[in-house]
Amino acid sequence: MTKSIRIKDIALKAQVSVGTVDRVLHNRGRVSEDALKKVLAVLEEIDYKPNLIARTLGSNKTYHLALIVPDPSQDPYWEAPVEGILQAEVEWARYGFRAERFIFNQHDNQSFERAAELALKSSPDGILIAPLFYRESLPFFKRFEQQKIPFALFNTNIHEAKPLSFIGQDLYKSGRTAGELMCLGQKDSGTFAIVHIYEDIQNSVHILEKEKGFIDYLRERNKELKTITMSLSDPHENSFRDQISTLCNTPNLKGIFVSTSKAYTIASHLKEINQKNIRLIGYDLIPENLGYLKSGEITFLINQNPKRQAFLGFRCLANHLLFKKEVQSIDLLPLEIITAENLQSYLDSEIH
Amino acid sequence: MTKSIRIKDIALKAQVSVGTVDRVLHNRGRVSEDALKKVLAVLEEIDYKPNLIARTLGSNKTYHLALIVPDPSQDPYWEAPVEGILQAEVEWARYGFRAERFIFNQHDNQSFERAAELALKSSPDGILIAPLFYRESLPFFKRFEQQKIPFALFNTNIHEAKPLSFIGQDLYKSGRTAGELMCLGQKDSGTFAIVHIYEDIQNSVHILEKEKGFIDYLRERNKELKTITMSLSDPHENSFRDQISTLCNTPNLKGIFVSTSKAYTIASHLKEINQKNIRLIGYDLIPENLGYLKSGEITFLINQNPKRQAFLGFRCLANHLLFKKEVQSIDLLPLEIITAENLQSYLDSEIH
DNA sequence: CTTTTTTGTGTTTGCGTACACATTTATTCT
DNA sequence: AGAATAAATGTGTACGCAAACACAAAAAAG
Repeated sequence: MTKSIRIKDIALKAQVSVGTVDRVLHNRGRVSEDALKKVLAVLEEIDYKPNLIARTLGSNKTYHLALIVPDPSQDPYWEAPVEGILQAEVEWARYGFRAERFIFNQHDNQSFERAAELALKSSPDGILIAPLFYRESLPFFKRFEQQKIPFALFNTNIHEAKPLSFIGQDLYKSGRTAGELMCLGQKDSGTFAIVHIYEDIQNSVHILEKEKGFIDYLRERNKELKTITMSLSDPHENSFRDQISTLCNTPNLKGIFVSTSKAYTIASHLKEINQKNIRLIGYDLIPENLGYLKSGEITFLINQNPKRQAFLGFRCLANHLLFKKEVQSIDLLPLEIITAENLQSYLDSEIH
Repeated sequence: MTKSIRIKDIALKAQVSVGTVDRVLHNRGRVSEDALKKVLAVLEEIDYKPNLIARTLGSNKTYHLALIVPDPSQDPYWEAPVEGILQAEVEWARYGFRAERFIFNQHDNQSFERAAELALKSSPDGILIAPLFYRESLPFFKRFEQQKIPFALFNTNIHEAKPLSFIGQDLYKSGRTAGELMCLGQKDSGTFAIVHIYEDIQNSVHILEKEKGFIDYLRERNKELKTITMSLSDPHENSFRDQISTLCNTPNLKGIFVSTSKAYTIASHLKEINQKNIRLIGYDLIPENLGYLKSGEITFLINQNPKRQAFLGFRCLANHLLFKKEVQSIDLLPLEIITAENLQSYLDSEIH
C-alpha cells in the first residue's frame, strides 16, 4: 500500500514548516509570497488528501447548527423534520455537532422573524431553515451572508437566496405525477377537482407550482377540470362541510387532488358518505392521513419526505463545515408514491 | 461542557501508565495482578467511553472488503450494486477502506463457489454478498463465521445465515403492492397474468415470494388469475414470441405482472402490436425497461434499488468494523413505485 | 552464578489543527 | 547607523487513542 501524503511531506518538499503549510491550506495569511509559491507548487503537483480522522481529532471543535422550523405541535407535518434532525444529531455527535431548534408559528410572520433573530443571536456555525415566509426571510439571508454563516434551505426554495444548498422536491413534477396517478385507469372522461385548503396566502407560490403540474398533465390528457378553494382556518366548520358536500355531488366527479397535507379533511367526509369512487390524492405521511390511506379513502399520497430533507440539510452543512466538502447546490428528492400496500415499508425504513 | 475521561486520566488515577490501561482494556495480558486490580477498580467507578475518532486514528488500519456479486455484463440489473459500491468506496476511502469485487456467473453455481472461494482467500475484513445460490452459499456462511469475518447479505435473504445484516426488500409485500397497482381503476373483473421468465430455477424462492403477495392481493379482490411460464434462455425465439402472442390474446386480459427485471421483453411485444390496454408491471430501473416506462407500455416499475442496497451493505460493514457500531440485523428498503412522471426524480437523486 | 526467556511497564509514533511562543527578517522612525 | 516596531516563519505542544517498541526486572534454564 502506498503511504498517503501528510502535511509533513509537503512541508519537507516545499522546505517550509508544517505550520506554514497549514496556513496556506486554510488561507490564514501570515505567509510570505515566496513560501506561498513554493507550497502551492507542491500542492499543484501532488494530490493532498488530509486525513479526516486526524483533522477532526485535532480541531477538537464543537459545531453548533441552528434549525429554524415551524412549530410541530401546530401542524404534524413539521414533526418529521425535527425527527430527521435528531437522527442526524446522533450520527454527527461524534464529530462535535449539536443542533439548536428555533420554532416559529407557521401562521405568524413575526414569529418567524423572532425565531430567525434568536437563531442569529446564537451565532451558529450553520443554519438550516424552512423559509415559509418569502418576504420576511430575504433580509435574513443577506445577514447570514454578511456574517458568513453557511445556510441551507429545505422544503421551500427561494431562488433569490444564495444558499449552500436547497433540499426539497420538484413541485411541478410532483403535480404532474399526481396527475398521472389520477388519470390511471380512468377510462371515460370525467371531472377532476383541485382543492385549495388555504391556511396561509404565503404558501400559494409553493402550492401553485404543484397545481400547475397537475393541470398541465390533465390538459395533455383532455380531462375536465374544476377548482375549488376552501379555508380551513375558517371558523365556520359548517360552511366547510357544505362546500365539500357540494364538491362531492359534482356530476361525474372522478377525483380530487389536494396539494397539501390536508387530504384527511376531505377523506373524513368521503368516509362519512361512504363514497369510494372518487380518487383522492394528497401529500405527506402525517398520522391523520395514514388511516384514510389504509382504509382506502385516500388512494395515493406523495411523500415529500420532510424527515429526510432535514436530515440531508444537516448532513450537507456538516459536510461543508467539517470536511470542506463541495456540496451540490440543489438536491431534489425522489417523488415517492405511497399506497396502502407499500406504506409500511416507508414507515419502517430508516434514513440512511 | 464536561470534559470526557481519557485513558490518561484512568492511568493517573490508578497510578500506572497509559500502556497498562490499554492492555487491560483490550485484554492483551502482560499486566501484573496488582496493576490489573487497580485499573479495574478505577474502571468500575468511572464510566469510560473511548473517543472513537482517536481510536480509528490510532489503529491506523486499512480495511479490505470483498464484494461477491453476479456479473453485470450478463444482466444489467447487477450494474447498480457495483455502482453503489464504487460510491461507498469513495466515501470510505478516507477511513482506509477498499473493496475488491468477486464476480460470478449468475447461471452457474460452480462459478459462484469459485468466486466465494477467492473472496475468502483474500482474507478480507468483511464480506458483502448477494447469495443467489441457496444451497451453495450455506457452507460459506459457516466458514465466514469460523474465520470470524463479518458478512452482510443483500438482495436475497437466507434466514439460516446469521449475517451482520441483510439489506433488501420484503418480497411478499412487494408482490402485494404490485397487485394493488394492478387492480387500481380496473372496474370490471378481468384476467391478470403472472409471467415467469425463468432464467434459473434457483431464483424461484425469491420470485415465488413476490408472486404469492400478488396472488393474495388479487384473491382478496376476487380477480381472475392466469399464470404462464417462459424461458428466456430458450434459444427458440419464435416459440417465446408465440407464447407472448397467445398470452396477449387471452380474452379480457387486463394486466401482466413480471416479477423480475425482464418486463421489457413483454413490453417490446406490446409496443409492436400497439396494445395499450394491458397494464404491465415489472421491476427495476434497468435501461431496457426505462424506454417502455416512458412510452407507456410499462405502467409501473417497482424499484428494488440495488445500488442503494449495496451501498448500505458496504456502509453497514464499515460502521461495524470502524466504529464498532451496532447495526440493525435487517434493513428493508421502501418499495419504490416508479412511473413515467416520477422516474426522472429517481434517476437524478443520488444515494445520500 | 551466569545466560536466556518471560513478563511488566513506560515511551514513542502516527495524524491535522490551533494555539502559544521563539526566532528571523523587513520596515520605519529617531 | 542603531533601535524600535512589525511582519513572516519556525518550533513546540496538546488533543485522543492504539500499537509498536524499548527497556527494565523478574523468573526460568543451564
